[in-house]
Parts: sequence; C-alpha cells; structure tokens
Amino acid sequence: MTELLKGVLEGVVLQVIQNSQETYGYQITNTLIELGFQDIVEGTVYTVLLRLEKKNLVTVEKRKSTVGPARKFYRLNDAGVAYLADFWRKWAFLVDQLVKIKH
Amino acid sequence: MTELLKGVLEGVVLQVIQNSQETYGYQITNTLIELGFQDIVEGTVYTVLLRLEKKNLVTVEKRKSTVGPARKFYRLNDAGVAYLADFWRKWAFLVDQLVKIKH
DNA sequence: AACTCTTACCTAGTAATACTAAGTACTGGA
DNA sequence: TCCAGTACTTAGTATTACTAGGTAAGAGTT
Repeated sequence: MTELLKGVLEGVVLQVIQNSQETYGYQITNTLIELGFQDIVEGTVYTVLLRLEKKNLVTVEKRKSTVGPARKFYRLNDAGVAYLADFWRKWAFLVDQLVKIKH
Repeated sequence: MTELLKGVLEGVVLQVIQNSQETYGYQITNTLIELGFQDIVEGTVYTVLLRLEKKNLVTVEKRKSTVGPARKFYRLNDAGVAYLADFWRKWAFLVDQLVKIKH
C-alpha cells in the first residue's frame, strides 16, 4: 500500500487542508487515519507539510494552543490551489489509463 | 506524473503481460506508450521486469527473433496472478479513499 | 513537586522506485 | 559499409514514505 501512496500523499494533504480552510499537522494526521489511511504515521505527514512549505504551496501561521504546544496552521495559497487542481487532473488521467489497461 | 506512477507501474506491467498471455519488454514499452503513458522510457520498463523476475512473479523464456536480438518472453505465474489481483484491490481501495477526500 | 497522558512538532537514516543516460548487440536494407 | 529499427542492460540520481526515535507544552493525578 505504501508504495501506491507515493506522489498521492502530497495531493491528499493539500486537499485535506483545503477542505478545512485551515488546519495543522496533528489534526491532518488524525483526519487521514479516520478517512481510512490507517497506517499513516505522524512523521510522514510532517515531512509532507515541510515539503509543501518549501515548495511555497501553503502559508503557515504558528499560534498558541491551550491544550499543548503551539500549532502550525496551514492554508493553501494561490499556487497551492493551482497545484491541487493539477494533481486531480493527473490523478484522473492515471485512473483512466488504468481502467483502459485492465480491460 | 512520474511520482504518481510509483508503485502503479509494477501492477500495470503485470496486467499488460497478462493481457497478452506472453510478451517481451520492447513490446510492453510500446503498448504502454500507445495506451497513453507517453513518457515511459525503455529503461524503466526493463527495471520493472527485472524486479518482477526477482520477486518470482513471472516466468521468463528467451527466444530468438528474425528481426533483431533475442527476446525475453514473460508470463505470469501463480504468484504473479495473485499479486496482480492484490494490486487491483489496493488500487480500488486507494481510489475510494481519494474520492472520499475530494468531497 | 513529580508523574503521566495527550497534544504537537521535528529529524536522521533507510528502502523502494522511476528516470537519466548511457552502452551492447542482432538483423536487414540502402 | 553504414544506418535504422529492434531488443536488452545497468550505473547513478532524485523523490518520497517509513522507521524510530527525540523534544516540548499543558493538564490532571498522586
């Protein structure tokens, strides 16, 4: 399963961020687990987030929390929205190809 | 696109082999290109084939050709068939997850 | 105060995999 | 003879997800 995730996880995390307008790593991890990615580990999500930050697809804002350490809140910026749209286009294309091959 | 292929390509190649009962690397590459994987390069397919061989998912038979060097013909063995079925299960699962996340 | 649990983030190292960019070799035709 | 098409191989690299830790803040318990 893990190899199938390659390249997908980035788009998935971007989509999760977009779905909630604004969210942070710990919450994203839990969301993914709830959605069925049982094996996703915190560390993996954080490396994706750092990558998205480095690629300038998200904005980051650190804010204190009353129940633990400060949270880093992520939002998509314009480049992130475009990147996500492109991800879904590529994904749809891939799904199409695989359907063709299967038959 | 290339990152999205990770993990998928192995299943795709297995399926292409199964579709034609028996085939060889050069032909698989051309089939994939025809099917829309424009950017697939020979070298990539051959490394996948060697991997499938190493994992014991295929049988190999070298036979002479009248139009060039000898061809290595691949067939799925039982393990290959099972592996391919498992690939499609995982793929279906992933597609489901992504549909959920998108909405 | 010391402890534990939950929350929250970070990172060094590793494995898997696809691509780059070559190279080798066989056959047939110009 | 040279070239184009056929056919396979491989060393090196980049990307990416996981392993397996570690750090730290707050709240409640003892």
